[in-house]
Amino acid sequence: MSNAYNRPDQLSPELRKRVLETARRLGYPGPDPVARSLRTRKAGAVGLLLTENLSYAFRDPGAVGFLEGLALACEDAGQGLTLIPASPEREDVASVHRAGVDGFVVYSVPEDDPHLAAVLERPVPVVVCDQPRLDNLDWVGPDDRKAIKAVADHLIGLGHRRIGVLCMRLARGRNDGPATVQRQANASFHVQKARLTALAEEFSEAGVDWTTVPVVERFDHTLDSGASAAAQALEIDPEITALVCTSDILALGALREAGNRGLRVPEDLTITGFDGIPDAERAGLTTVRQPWLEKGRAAGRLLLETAEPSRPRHIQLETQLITGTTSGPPRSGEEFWFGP
Amino acid sequence: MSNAYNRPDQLSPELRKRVLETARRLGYPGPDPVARSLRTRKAGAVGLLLTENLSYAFRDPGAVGFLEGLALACEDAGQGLTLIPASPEREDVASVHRAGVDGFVVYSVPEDDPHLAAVLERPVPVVVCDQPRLDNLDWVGPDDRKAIKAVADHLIGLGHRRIGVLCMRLARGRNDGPATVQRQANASFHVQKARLTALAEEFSEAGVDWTTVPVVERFDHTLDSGASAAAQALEIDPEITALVCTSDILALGALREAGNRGLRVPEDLTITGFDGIPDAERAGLTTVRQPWLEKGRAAGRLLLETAEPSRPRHIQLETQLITGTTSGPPRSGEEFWFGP
DNA sequence: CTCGGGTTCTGAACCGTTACGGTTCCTGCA
DNA sequence: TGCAGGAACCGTAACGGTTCAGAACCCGAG
Repeated sequence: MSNAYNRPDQLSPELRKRVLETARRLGYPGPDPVARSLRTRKAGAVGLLLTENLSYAFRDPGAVGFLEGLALACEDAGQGLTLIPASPEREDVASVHRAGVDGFVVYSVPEDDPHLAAVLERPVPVVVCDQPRLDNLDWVGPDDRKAIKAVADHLIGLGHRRIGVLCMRLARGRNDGPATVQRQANASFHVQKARLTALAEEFSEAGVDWTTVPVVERFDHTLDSGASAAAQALEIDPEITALVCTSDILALGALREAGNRGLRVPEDLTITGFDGIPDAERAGLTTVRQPWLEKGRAAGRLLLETAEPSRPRHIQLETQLITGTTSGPPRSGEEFWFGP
Repeated sequence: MSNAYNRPDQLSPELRKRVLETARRLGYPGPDPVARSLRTRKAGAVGLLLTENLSYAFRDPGAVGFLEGLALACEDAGQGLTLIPASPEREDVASVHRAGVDGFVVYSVPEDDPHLAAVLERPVPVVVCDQPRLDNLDWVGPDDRKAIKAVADHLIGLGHRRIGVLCMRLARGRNDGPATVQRQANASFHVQKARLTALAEEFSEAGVDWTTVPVVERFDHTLDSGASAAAQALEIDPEITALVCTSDILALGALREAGNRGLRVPEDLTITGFDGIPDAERAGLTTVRQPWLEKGRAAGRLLLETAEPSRPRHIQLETQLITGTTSGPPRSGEEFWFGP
């Protein structure tokens, strides 16, 4: 029976035809995929666990690029891609347990998320992405520290010493406002944390007291959030000459807010982003481009290529500082304080 | 055993603790999801079959919105969402057979796609979306004919009688160029076909000989495609006063091309789109807005709500003509021919 | 002491497939 | 005619969980 469907070479065409014929007559719908999976121990699909908020994954252009890359890798291998329902409110870890998949890609999930713990309990390979490396797990990501340091060096080189920072959510709890140094240090979203600490290091080295730098956090990742965060940062310290944003979306929002306030960019205010999404490049934003599609593709390939579980593999992606038209030297009034 | 994990109330806490303890000691990773699925006849996931080209689904803002809505519906129901790998080149119908899912959402798949046939063979519920209604299948979609007729009426009302049309691929084979009336009639992508035939009807009624209307087809769905298609249409008939595009992406490309040629929109050339993607609204494009997210959500809900298989359900979505700044009366030279 | 009723626990059947080994049958060759 | 060898076919045992029937046990009432 099984052979008739799956191994036509194992039996005569005549018998095969007869089997299929009667099968159809009996209303047999073909081999059951689940039973097959049980027997062969292959589900034929990869699970994707992603950030708490599912909508984020589809609204953020970077995340969509990642998803596309991952989907392409799966398609190439003839594997399905299953989005695991992991809503943040009801901590429905069961969904992870129920998922019939051969492995997981975990994308930008906070370290303390119970779903992540549930994934790690499953006896299947796991690749983490845009997260801290975990013991014995394959990893894909950019060098966030190095990338944001390129931005910092660029700004420091231009002469900026008084800056503000706009960042995305740092922990699962909502906090729309300034983030204390304490909160920065305890951030559970690794990417944001890495970018902030690297910024702090670099500007501290350049003589800036990081505790005086306003770091404004936003829970939602939208243009509006960026705009209001920019307003808040400028309110806290109107002397700011540069706004460093940890994402392009926030930066584009900040750009809009600057426009509304009649601030010229970059003459009055320098604004930088991070991610390299199409809209940012179109707006001429100074930002860091990262290969989103490649990131997804790499994660998928890593998971699908059979690995020796002994040595976890790390794929570090190249990033590139794009110097746009939104960064320039600080306005002259400020420059005076640091100039000759 | 099963009870220990799934029905804590069915056995004493003491025994339960003991069972879990020894299970852990033996390295038992918890109930196997596939075996559970086999027994319970529930996979806990929904399959999504979409247009040949997977990248399209992630690059088209409308499709991403649809995907988001569908994913949200699945998440609400605690169901996974599995993207079926259906690459167009290798006709890998096996992927449909192998997918462990409780049902399928089929989105904008050409009628003659073998994957669609394979889905219909599976004994699970199916919802089709942005496709022709199929016998006994739930259906979700806008009223494409009515929606595009609103555009046509708008243009006819403004006085346009000499138009060009830009459309997406009509069939699986590549054809970058004018589409004959024959090809329009045989189109296997339902949405495109519906829009074209409705346009033809409406303009014919207004006295336009449809066979003289240049309809330019593009295989890829990008701004560049839109631009080059616009160029081609204007070359075929330079007297055109309006370009009707069956998608916003094409329209935005046409807008760019018009700019490059020094044509003022709408004074020299009217351009309309279809879909209502954010970029289009930002550009002030005259277009038809359709509720992408709701479409996905409706499809998901339809599939997940248990239906009586006797009566297929149809959900028709509302669309809305958005009159932007890219449509106006035809340029006066032309108007002369139809004016008083 | 026995019986009935309720709770806790055990064991076996079943879900539908694939892998594998065994059996039959046929062909070719000595 | 006998036999080896291979192709074609068939039967059966897992795979790992859920479910359900019934065994075992406990307790209080008659």
